[in-house]
Amino acid sequence: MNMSDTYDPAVIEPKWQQKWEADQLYRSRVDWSKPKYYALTMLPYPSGDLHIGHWFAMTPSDARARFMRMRGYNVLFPMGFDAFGLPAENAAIQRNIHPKTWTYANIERMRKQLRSMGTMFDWKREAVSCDPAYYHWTEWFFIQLYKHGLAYWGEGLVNWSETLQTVLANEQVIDGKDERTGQPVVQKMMKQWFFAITKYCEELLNFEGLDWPEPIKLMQTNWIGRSEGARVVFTSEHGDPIEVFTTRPDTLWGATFMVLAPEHDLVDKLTSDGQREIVDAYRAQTARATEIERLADTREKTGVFTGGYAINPVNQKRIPVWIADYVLGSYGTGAIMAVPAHDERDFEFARKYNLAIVPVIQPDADESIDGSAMEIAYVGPGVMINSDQFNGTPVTADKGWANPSVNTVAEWLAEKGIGGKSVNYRMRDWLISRQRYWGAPIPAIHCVDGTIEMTPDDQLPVLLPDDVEFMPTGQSPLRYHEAFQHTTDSHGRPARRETDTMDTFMCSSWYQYRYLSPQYDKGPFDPAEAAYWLPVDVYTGGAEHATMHLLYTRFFTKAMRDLGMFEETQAIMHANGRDSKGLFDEPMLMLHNQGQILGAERKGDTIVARGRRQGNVFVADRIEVIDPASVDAGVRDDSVIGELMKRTENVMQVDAGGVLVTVEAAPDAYINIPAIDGDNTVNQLRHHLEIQRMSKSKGNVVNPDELVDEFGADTVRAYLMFFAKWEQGGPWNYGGIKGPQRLLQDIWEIGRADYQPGTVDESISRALRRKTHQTIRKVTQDLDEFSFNTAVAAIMELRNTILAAQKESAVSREAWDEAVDTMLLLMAPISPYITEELWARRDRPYSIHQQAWPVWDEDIAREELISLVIQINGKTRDKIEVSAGLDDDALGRIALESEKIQRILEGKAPRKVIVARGTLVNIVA
RNA sequence: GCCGAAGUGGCGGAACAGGCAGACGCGCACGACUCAAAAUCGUGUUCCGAAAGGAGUGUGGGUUCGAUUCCCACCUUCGGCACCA
Repeated sequence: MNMSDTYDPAVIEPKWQQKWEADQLYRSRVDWSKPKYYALTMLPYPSGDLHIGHWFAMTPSDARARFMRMRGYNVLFPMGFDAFGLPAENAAIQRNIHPKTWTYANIERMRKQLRSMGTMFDWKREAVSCDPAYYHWTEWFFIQLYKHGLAYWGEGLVNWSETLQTVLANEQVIDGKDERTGQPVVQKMMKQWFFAITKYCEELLNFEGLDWPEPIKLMQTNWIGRSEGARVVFTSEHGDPIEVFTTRPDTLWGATFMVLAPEHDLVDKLTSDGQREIVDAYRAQTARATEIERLADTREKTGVFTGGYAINPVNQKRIPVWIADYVLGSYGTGAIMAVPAHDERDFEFARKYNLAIVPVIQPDADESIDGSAMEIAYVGPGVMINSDQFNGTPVTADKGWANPSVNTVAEWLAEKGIGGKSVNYRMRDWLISRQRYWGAPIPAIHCVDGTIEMTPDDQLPVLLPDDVEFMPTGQSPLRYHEAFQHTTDSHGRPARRETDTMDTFMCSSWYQYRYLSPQYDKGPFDPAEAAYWLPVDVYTGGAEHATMHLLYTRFFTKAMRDLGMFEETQAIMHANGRDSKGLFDEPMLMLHNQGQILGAERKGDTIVARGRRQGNVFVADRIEVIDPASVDAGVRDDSVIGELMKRTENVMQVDAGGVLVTVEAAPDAYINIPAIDGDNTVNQLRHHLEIQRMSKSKGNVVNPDELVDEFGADTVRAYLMFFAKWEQGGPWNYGGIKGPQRLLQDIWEIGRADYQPGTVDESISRALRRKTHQTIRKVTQDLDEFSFNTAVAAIMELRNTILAAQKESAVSREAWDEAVDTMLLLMAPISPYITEELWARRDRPYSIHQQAWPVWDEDIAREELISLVIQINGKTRDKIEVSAGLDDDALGRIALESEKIQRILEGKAPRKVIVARGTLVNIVA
């Protein structure tokens, strides 16, 4: 053996990283002679540092991509940055760094960290969404969508801060207040840009051909929220039509009042003079309603009578019209018919305001219900009553038109010309306007006459100006950047450029296409690349993007298809003999979600605080950290003892034996933490951490760089794949890393061992070969289905077998070499550096990552002996080694001959003997 | 409240076309090596029991020769939605 022979990842990892880079080992090039595989993992936001969660998401995805490559696919596995967004702007305001500087510095740092991971990313295909070369096409897409009626300028509700005079993102609003200033936030209507994603509702509900997790499909289905029902046109006393949507047209005869959303257009006209004052007051109050009020659990329904009436078109009854904020202006028509007898919300409202309740469905024909005596609305099945010619029509529990009563009435409404079948969706159009600087500019121009024009293609991209100044108010600097706003329209008239920028979900809706050709300047992507690589074969990422990103990107692809953006791509596919049918309906064919790594639970320090009680707080002038075992927690007159649960500056919550006590450290308090030398401060006291998401503010982020320094990337990768089920994730714990660390250590020793066979025993050689081939089968199947933890476990088993064989020296050289080479090949996707190093040391051809994946031989993998399990009444009583492949009769005979079994049976004849799977006999006694 | 996922040793987790529960690993215990420690190696490790044996996959019931796996009811945790007419 040569050179330094201890396993030193700090030496071999950079060495191979450089060699692979120099050899362009991971360049993916179009090659029509090979099958392609586009593996994609969600791109990160460049927040500054990669945390362990990124590693958990990316390294198993990388292992799977490497595995596919060894199986003969031409694999594309790109990486980039979702680089626009709010944190960059916050950094600008708080630390006076330009968002661009901040973002690119972070990207630079993260690139280095990503490289240390040992991933097969093709860096020539890196895309950064805040590069003008990228957002040029984001803008171009916007114009295309606009031209085809899929983007429009309309009214939308925003979070508006009166104090800051700016719009806030949902995540900046906590409990109805601005997270930074604590000032209240109101809902306000503003002109905004939207994408008409709702035009695709129906198609987005169809998941045919998608290998996606069921829960994700279900979440999207619920999010879209399709409901079948009917439109019905009521008429106001003035003769104005008031259209409503209802899922229960069969309850029309029970509509005893109507409710409009406070912002409904007809409210003014309907309101009588006598009611005007309270209606106006109610509308003003609703407009002021903050998130806090809208989300309060105890919300009781409120509303006021307009003084106006409407006519129910099915029975000409005159019914009062109310307004109430439980009716949403943004869903359906913003107006409902209220059927208190059969709708819980209407029932609650009717009881509160003493409105009539008329039942029109009863559970069965004989059992009548009395409206005035009802205690809850009846929403179950039954038959229609009080409904003229429809009396007796059965009502089932089915939803929508599948319910005969709903279907019959809806069809009748259409015949009568007062309504008809209708479908409504919960999902709204996608609001993409952001009143922010750090985003892709919306390339619209507002003309003096109020019309809107798009920036001509040859003037794209509309560049974000660099010379901007950030006001502490949070208002977008584009709003007061004269040079940016000032432009001319197509008639040469002065015009104003749109200052809103696009939602960053827009950038990530099409990044999978930009990766194909990030430098391409004739379009968003190069059709020659797209024809080969599209669509994405597997997409991996967090399930938290189930309803936003994953719906948006599906919409985007469908819109691109309908706008003809794939036509050239399709032509090239055909020229290369590839059938393009259905390839542009969905962006990603297969989806796999990994779970989240959560912060580990941590005990807080146990402290003794001495001082005195002042009102509700305990003021301490002396705080010491002590051993929890040494004292009893509790509260005394002059001291509080317990675990530190929470701390904000010098105010602490202490769990004093089940009672939470607020302890405030006096300004000059003496702090003593024995574990930390020198003078101590309150800031050094450790508080309790729950198991929860990692975040910088909670102080529970695990930095992978330190782990890599200590163990090497290979071990960290193997551990991340081994430590939890990938789909599930879990609380981070670093103790178990010893297992994979020993595995790599053993692989190192085995890989460079100079094996000398002693007396070769054929059956022992065969046993090793059997294990080798069984492991190939197991690891292949596991990696195929993303079961990384069991794949690593199988390799550990093979390692155990090899170590045992090495000790005995009884296996042939051929069997040894096959086992060792196989182990390295199987391990290569998981730990790429160490396997490459050992492969080279064993004089195998470079590179291990370009070798063919091993194939198992069923004959070699087959067991020669099996352990026959013998049960009596389902209870295992004996196990016997028998040769494999015996028929059921023989197995049954062997089982009955067993001494143990005979003893238990005591000569009694078994009632029945069942042989299962050739490995188990159950005797029914 | 509604929808979804999941409950298995001290811990992470294996095994589900119904067929040996606890693979693999961590930890722990004992032993070897060492002046000692770390590392390493060996043995053991679901619980009760000295053993024979018994109990055991969140709880209670059911189907079955046989249930962690299927069915019913309930409890707990996590995720999503939450006046959607």
